[in-house]
Amino acid sequence: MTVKETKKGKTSKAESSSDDDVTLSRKTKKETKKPAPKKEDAKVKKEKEPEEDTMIKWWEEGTQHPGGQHWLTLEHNGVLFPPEYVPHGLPCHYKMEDGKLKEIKMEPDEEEVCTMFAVMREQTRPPSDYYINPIFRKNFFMDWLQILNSNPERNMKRFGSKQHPIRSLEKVNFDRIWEWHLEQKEIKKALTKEQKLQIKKEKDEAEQLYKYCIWDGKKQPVGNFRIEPPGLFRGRGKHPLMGKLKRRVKPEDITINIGPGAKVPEAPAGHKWKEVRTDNMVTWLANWTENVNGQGKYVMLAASSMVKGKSDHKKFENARKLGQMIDSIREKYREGWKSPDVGIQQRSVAMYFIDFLALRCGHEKGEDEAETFGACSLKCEHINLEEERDHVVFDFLGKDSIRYYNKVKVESKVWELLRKFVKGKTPNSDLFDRLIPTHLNSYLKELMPGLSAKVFRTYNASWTLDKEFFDDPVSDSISLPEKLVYFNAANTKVAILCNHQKSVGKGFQKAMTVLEDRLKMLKNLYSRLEDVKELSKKHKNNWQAKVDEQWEKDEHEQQQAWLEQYGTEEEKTAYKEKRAGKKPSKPKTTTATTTTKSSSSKPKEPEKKKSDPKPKTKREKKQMESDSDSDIPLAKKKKASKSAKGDDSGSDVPKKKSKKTKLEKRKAFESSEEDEPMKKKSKK
DNA sequence: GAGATTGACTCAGAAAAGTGTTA
DNA sequence: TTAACACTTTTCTGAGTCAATCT
Repeated sequence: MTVKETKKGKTSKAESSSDDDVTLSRKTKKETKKPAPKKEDAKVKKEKEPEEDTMIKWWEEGTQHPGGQHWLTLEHNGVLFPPEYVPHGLPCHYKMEDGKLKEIKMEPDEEEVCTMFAVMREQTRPPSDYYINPIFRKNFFMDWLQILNSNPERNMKRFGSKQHPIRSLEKVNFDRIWEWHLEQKEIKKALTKEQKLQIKKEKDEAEQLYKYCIWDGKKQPVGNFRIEPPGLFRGRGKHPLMGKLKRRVKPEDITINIGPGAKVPEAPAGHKWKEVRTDNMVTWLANWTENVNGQGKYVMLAASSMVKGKSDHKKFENARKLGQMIDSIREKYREGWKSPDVGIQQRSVAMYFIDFLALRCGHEKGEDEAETFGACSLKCEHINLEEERDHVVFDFLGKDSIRYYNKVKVESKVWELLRKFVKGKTPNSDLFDRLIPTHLNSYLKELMPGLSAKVFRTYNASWTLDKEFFDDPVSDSISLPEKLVYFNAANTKVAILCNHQKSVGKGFQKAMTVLEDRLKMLKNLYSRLEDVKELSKKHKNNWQAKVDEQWEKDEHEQQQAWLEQYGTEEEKTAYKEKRAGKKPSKPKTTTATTTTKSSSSKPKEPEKKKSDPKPKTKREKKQMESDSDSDIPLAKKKKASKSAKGDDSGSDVPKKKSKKTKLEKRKAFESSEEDEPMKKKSKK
């Protein structure tokens, strides 16, 4: 089998993102969109401008520069810096030895870093549960503390001691800053449409200068021309450096790469670039070294640019070439299993994994990186041969600390070799102790020029998608949504092969609860309607009265049960009073919708009497109905945090409220979601 | 029935984390 | 063999959009 033939010629955006099936699906969605509405038109128009410039048929041109040079002329306007920090001037509070809360005013440098952390309070769920993550907290605090103690004289003046009074993160209360953050969000949210448009317009205008460059005389879109703003490093998985301060990048950190004779972009007033160079052997326009991992960051062209298109094109051509040779390559690694050389055996089994399971190559990782693995770096503990013969269970963390768990049937010889490789080794030993990625890639180059481990992934992802389309061709007669379903199904196969996963969103659990509740409620309603049906059959003459009576009885029983378990005294009284003068409600199917909306299968709360203080807004009303730390709207959270202010523990870590709130009642009713680890779901 | 509100969904861009080559 | 460098791959995040629902 070969990589899809249609890939010849213009590489579509979808294809150009390698084995990235996500991009592939996005492309389809775009293509299958209905005739664009007004706003879409504007969007299309907006995008058209650069597209015209990039619609050069570079794949038909032989514009390859000699000696691996990427360009001959290059002009650009440099990079866009994030705005300077604007201090809010709010203090934090610190629980002193005597238990009293001391207000700590901060200098802008201290406040900026403090605020980075303080505003993360709501991010207490996977995958962004940084705020409560001990590693994150420790790293943040170490870096913050360094700033707090960076100026002993300043501290002496302010606190009468060279050392800053803040010594422990657990004793710091960030409530004021958190409230300010919520207010800012509300203010932003409350902006009118016009104001929002104006802000966007101004932003676009400021960016215009940096969006394009002139590459060999052609206008090309630049990708990440914005310099990454300072923040706390959000390492994934168990990254040991998560929470560390990512410093503000200054012009003095940046190297500009520009064509000979081109106008060098001016550094911001009062600053200068680290270096200005002309290097056409690389494609980046600017670079700097990020302080947390010490890695280089590059400003490069956008994915839609000519140079990236060419690169993608080359990649898929490579995969296609592999498709033509795959049989002989597979034969070679199978022969390798029989080699007397353990090194060759290991290499051949690793190749089998890379090909058969689409595993990544797996380079060695440093101590300051999250422990993740790939084919070459697998440890003995990552495979389990205890299962039935020829079956292997893989269980390890791959790129981005995404778990790879797979029980597969492998070829007998592979199973035997694996048993041999693990024999006498500790669980933490390298499975392939005689193999390093460089050697593997060198060998692959011998088999086919341009072949490396990752080409297998591109090839197999393409092949899988191709096979899906080939085995079950899409019918012309099906509708557009059906075509989308068809495509997504094929795409899912690729996602599974490549172990592409996405953590569930914040609202997933809540949405599921709502759906489950709705289902429960509908089932309950259905069963009651069945009863009514029976009743009406039984009492043919006075069925209406009987049905009313039965319905009222059911409603009352359910209401009573709910009040008994969760209701307050006021609610019980209100219900009693209401019932005293109430007529039986009729069984109406619309009741279902109303109850559903309140996202509960439980009986409705007693209706508010006319004299009851009515919530003015929907938000207020909702707040009365439910009050969840995780899903409450911001305004409610603000109130929640205000109430938490009285907590003299000093710590700002969200805690369960002492008073039993409706949320807790509801949580008691539903299953708790906080303690349950968030499951990952397949991307599609 | 109109306007407001809400929440789900989509998408693009940001940025982290890989791979592979070279000195 | 290793580290640096350059580039790709992949996930996360926030803004915008739209439809359902509420007032």
